[in-house]
Amino acid sequence: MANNETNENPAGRDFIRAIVADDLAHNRTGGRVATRFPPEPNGYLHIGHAKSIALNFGIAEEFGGVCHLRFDDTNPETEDVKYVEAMQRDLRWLGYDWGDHLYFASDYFEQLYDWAVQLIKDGKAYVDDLTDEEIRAYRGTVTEPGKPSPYRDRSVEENLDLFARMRAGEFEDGARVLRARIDLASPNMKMRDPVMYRIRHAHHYRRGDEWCIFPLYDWAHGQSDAIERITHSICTLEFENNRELYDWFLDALDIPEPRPHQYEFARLFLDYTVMSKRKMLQLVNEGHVSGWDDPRMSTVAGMRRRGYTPESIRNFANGVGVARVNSRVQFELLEYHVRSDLNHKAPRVMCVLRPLKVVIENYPEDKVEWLDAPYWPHDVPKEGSRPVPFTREIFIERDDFMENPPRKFYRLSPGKEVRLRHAYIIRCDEVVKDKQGEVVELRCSYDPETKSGSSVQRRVKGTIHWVSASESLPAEVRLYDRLFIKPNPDDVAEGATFLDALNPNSLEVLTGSRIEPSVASDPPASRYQFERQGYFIADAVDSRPGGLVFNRTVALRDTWRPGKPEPEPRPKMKTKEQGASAERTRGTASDARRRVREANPELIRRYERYRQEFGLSELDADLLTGDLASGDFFEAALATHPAPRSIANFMNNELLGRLGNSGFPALPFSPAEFAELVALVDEDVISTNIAKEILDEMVAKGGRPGEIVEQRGLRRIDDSEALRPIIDQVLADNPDKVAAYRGGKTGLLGFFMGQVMRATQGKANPQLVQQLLKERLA
RNA sequence: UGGGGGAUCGUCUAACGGCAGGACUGCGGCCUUUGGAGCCGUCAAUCGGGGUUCGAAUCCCUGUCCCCCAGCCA
Repeated sequence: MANNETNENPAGRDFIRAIVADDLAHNRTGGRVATRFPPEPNGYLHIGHAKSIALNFGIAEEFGGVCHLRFDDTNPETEDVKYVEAMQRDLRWLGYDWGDHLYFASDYFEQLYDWAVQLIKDGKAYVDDLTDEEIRAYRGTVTEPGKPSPYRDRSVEENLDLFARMRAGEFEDGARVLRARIDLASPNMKMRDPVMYRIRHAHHYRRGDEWCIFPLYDWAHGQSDAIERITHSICTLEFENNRELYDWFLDALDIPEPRPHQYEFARLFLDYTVMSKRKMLQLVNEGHVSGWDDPRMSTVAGMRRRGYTPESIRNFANGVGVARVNSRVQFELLEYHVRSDLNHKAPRVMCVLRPLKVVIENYPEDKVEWLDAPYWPHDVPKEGSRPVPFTREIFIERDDFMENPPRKFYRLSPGKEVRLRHAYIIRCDEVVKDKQGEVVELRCSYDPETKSGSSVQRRVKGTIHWVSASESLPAEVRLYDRLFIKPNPDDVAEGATFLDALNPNSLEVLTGSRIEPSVASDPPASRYQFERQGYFIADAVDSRPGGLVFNRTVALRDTWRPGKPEPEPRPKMKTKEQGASAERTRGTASDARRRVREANPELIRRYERYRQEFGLSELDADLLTGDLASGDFFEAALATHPAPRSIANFMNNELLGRLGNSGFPALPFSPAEFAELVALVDEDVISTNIAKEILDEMVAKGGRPGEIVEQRGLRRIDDSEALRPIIDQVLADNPDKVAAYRGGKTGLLGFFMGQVMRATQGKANPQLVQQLLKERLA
């Protein structure tokens, strides 16, 4: 289900799709869905982008909408057309199509400028002469409000004049900026008069020298969305604070609904990789990797060169899940998707990475036997085979021979037999060593009766791959491992950087490998499985006929672990035990209530009275006396239904959570009506669950509980005779569950309860139902 | 310390207030001319403490921890 591009119900996949489906159902977007993928062309696309791409393009496709590709190119100093081209190439390779919807924020500069002028005229933007340091200082800190710039109250005329001259190029870089006039004291730093335009006398890769003022992200992005009539502007969590500003600009420009709305999700982090373009650029520039397309890079270009397929990346991106929790995905999940896609795409061939010579002494000297070897294993439903030459001298993998093998070593060792894949069973008769005592050659004999596919049923436990010594081709093989040694490369000691976490062994180059000759004339970038080794791809840049070079895409899963019986204990690193340590005084809600109460004798009086006279718990009394409004509502309700503990209970546990920002006074019903609802529960007229349902309705549109009960027939069902047939029906419908319950799975009682309650629309007396259920199930 | 978010198996992610499920990983078995694949099985979680409710991962209170915001980057 997770890795499934052909979804069943998109709305159920994640919270963003649920929002889109809901917006469509309520016609909030005029029936349209338009998303966008908005990269800044200052680097290469990476696996993190892939998640966003899959989300935005996926939503568009699933809901019959469109997804725009928009280059967010508002910063001339870092952007380049080469990145624009690379990004489009990578996007297409991944299999995404934006049709005609290719856009550039830099195409909107005129409109953005006109809108800025409009804001100035409305008194909502001004030119500021402060330096960047001064602006920073004036902005305040997260705990202290900022203060207005001395230029904040310039006249509209002066602002207009200055802004026009900014555009005309009269001022130096950084001399002036245009800022939105919002609120220097806002608790949201993003709202403290954000900068909209800066002066940069820089060459823009698309607009040339036409502009010397450039809009900043917050000013450009939402407005670009509005211009393109984007319905759902999906970005990552770190832009949460920007949403208020996003909406402020749209409001200030009077852009009516349906208009774009921003939603945030958690960006992807992958173990053993870095995900920032800045850090990737550093890896490239400082030569830690060979380029943006180094197969160790988690760029799309790197993964392509590594041999990953577009499908595997898409499946992974769709499989990681979209939520609002910061998370870090394990590398194994990516590798799983790569292997599972390649399994049925990569033909099997044999390549010996680290050769060891084997002479088959009872095989004729000059004979070359061409064996027919299927490209696909029995469980991949594909046809095709190639001829593989068998000769007296062959190479096998050094790892496949051990002079003193441990138990369960199903390969070759002195006196032991092994099957050569697609060929014969051989026995190791003699081990030849050099002066240093290193094994340099094996003398073996083969059993001519055991040719692969023949009817002879002699079986040996192990099968190894091999190539002919004389007929095989030399090859260079590059083995890649993770680029970093730490799951989170940024998690390094004080003073260290992610570069200190670089894996010195992330690349191993094997120059003496030998591969079977069938691959000689395959097209560039062909993928294979080298049997028993892994998936490989002919390197698109360096491999050529006569000079074959292969990159290891991913190794095969290997469950054989010699001499390692104990799996590593799993790290248990939850901070279960949180010290009940320091009693810091923080601005918590309970403190706030206490402070308010202590400053108001009336509230103290109430608190005491609620405790003494009404017998309320400390908690209930506290909650009702943190302000005047709560107690007022409480006491007014008491006048109708003098049951303080019930009222307090329902107020604190049910009403509180349903209260909007404006509190009790804004409720569309009176304390008396609320009291009436509580009384209905106390008098056993309705069940508590029904009361909550009614409360939902009252909060939404007011109404008298008594009338709602009668109109909708919500009285509690206390009649056993009425309940019994319903219970019996539920039990009859679920014989397996009944058996399981009787077998000891008593947790199922909740299931039966739920079924019965649903069948009665929540009206049944739950205690009664439970009692009857237990009787029936006994 | 202000504001905005968040916390479910080792990891990622589900669950109208009603059986805590799935995937990856691990472990075990079956199968196998790849120690691959496949199949079967299995270990494994609701951050802590109170409360409401017949019933709480979910609602209320409270504590703890984590992330984001003080670029003229995006």
